[in-house]
Amino acid sequence: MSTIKDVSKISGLSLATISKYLNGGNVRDENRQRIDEAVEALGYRVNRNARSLKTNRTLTVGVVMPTLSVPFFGSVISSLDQTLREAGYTSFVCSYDFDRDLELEKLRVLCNNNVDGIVLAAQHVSAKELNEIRNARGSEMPMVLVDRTIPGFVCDSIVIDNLNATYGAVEQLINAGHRHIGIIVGPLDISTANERMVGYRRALEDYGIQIETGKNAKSGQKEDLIQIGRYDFESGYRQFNNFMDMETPPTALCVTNYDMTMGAVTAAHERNVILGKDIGFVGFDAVDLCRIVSPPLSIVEQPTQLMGQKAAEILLKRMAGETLPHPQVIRLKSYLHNRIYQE
Amino acid sequence: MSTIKDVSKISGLSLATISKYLNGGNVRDENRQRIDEAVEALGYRVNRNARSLKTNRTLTVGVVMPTLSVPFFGSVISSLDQTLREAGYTSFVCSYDFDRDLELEKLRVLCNNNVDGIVLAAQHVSAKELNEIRNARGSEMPMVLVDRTIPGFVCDSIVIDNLNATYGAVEQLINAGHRHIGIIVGPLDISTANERMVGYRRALEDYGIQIETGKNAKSGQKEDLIQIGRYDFESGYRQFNNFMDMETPPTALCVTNYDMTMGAVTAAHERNVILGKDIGFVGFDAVDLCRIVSPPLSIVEQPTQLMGQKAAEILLKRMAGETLPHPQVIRLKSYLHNRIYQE
DNA sequence: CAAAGTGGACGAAACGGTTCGTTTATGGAC
DNA sequence: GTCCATAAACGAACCGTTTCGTCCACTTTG
Repeated sequence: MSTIKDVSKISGLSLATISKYLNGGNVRDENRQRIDEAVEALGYRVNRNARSLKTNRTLTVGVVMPTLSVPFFGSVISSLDQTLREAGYTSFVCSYDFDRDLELEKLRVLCNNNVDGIVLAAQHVSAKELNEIRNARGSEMPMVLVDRTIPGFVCDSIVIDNLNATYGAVEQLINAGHRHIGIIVGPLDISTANERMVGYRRALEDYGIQIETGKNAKSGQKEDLIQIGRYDFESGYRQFNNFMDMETPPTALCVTNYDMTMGAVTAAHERNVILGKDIGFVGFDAVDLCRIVSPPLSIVEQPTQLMGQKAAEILLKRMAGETLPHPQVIRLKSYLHNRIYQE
Repeated sequence: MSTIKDVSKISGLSLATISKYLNGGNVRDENRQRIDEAVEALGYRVNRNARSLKTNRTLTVGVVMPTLSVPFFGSVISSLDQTLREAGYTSFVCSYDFDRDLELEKLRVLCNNNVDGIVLAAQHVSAKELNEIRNARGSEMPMVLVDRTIPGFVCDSIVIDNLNATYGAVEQLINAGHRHIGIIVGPLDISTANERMVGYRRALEDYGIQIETGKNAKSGQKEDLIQIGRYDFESGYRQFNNFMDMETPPTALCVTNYDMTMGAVTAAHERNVILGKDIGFVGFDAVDLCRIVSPPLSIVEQPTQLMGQKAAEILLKRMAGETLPHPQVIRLKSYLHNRIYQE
């Protein structure tokens, strides 16, 4: 592999001059040509490790996500990457597959690999650990949280107005006449899950509806109209069935992420429950899905593109050294595709 | 940020000794303790750039995919990452979003960032360009193609037996009595699309069925029973409608990837065509989906996990310097979920 | 007890760039 | 032709590691 020294030898110019030119500096026309020729002849490419060692910059950002198998994150990543790329940065993506240890490991590895910034959809990691990671290098590593935040961790974040998202969804169900409404939320240690639950609660409160508890017809044990799943397909599937097995099942249901919506829709299908007709329904994220099933479903759509873009923009500012008043929290609005069932 | 020199100063040992210990070498018990203490006290972490500069290794592999928004690739990546991680490597994922320029750029950036190996699902890039990229550094960069191959590019590859996948799918439709069978394939410059088309052709041949051409009822122009889409939702949606608008529409349909299957299912739904009943149908990849719709769909499932794992295994061997007889091509079998419609 | 053998510690030279401070070349003004 | 201002080229130090060859201290052996 040829180095800048080879270029120097062939062109007859000093290292410093070559380096300067390669980094956008001015050289005489004649020399520019000689360098270009030498670079071409050798197939020279700068060694980014060497450069980074000296400059402490890599023009690289790390993106850490809980999974790469759902369109939601794929879409966020796509726009994130685009915005960063336009500014000259490359993004490297890792998934921690919902695993706690992996989440920490990926973050550490990224820091060690000297990325210039990190975008993180956090789940298990604690504020303490994050602070540690953020300050592992001398200076504070620029970091932006997306979608999910960590309580106590002060950091720029781009999130959805989850509270109002479920508030709106539940409100719609109430307006359609429902009074006995169930919700399937995610693990409450994930900020989005918690906020979505609060939105549900508040809507019922505001409309003076008590959150009732039902009783499981099979097991006989009391069960809440708030069911906690794990944000995966099986949770949606199982909890939907739980609801239907209650003594007095809810007349409407709100399901609060992509996979669980898929699971609930599947379960409904298998039980011959027609969503939107036999039972009121609002799902999350599965925008494609709601075109497929009949009648079409009401769905909360999150502005994934915007999320990625905003995250990138803030991160770019931080990496450029701008000192914004610290915790920049951007709360984006979701959009409720409201489809009312009619015979 | 503290360096190995600081550790040396505090512990009173030489750089060489510290480095040796940190890389698994033997030191006296007493010294091991002193180093551990110093490392702990300083919060020292090795600088991977410096290390890589010296060793020419990064323990890192680059993964380049056409998109991160479909479960198929997400699943491949997940198992890929796991296998690599167990061997001490970290994987960084990029998507080129189906874009030609981006595909090249991502590959180049990865090479420049000195990854130790590359896993690529290739689309637009040519054999010539790939060879150039692979040899841009002194030695040949270990590389494994997954899912898609490039004609003329000699390289280890993990692919699906696409030909037999569609062959089997079409065969099933024939056995169910269909003789007028359509197929929606992807862009023919993608190897999988081409192979899947050939499988379709061969099945018809083997059963002595001529590939007929229909005529579009609206436009009046002749149209083939082989429709070429772009592997996206809209293609599936549009081409399905094209088929239905033909003078004599096919009585059965094979749709050859995830997004197009989603599109076709959606279109069918909107036209009130019941797949499996009104028209024979085999889709691809959308395993979740086939549980949701009614009647359940026949679907070709690809062994994504195995694909990722095999790719990782071969890449690991290459990175370890093993010289296998060159083009290792592993062709995995897909699985046909065969669901026959009955009243 | 001397010689040989052994395991660990050490110095110093890389790896491939960037950059600071300095020297050299260019060219315009007088 | 001399002087000075400015622009470009240069040398050398440095970034944080690894590693090779050498050296030292301690055991073992005859």
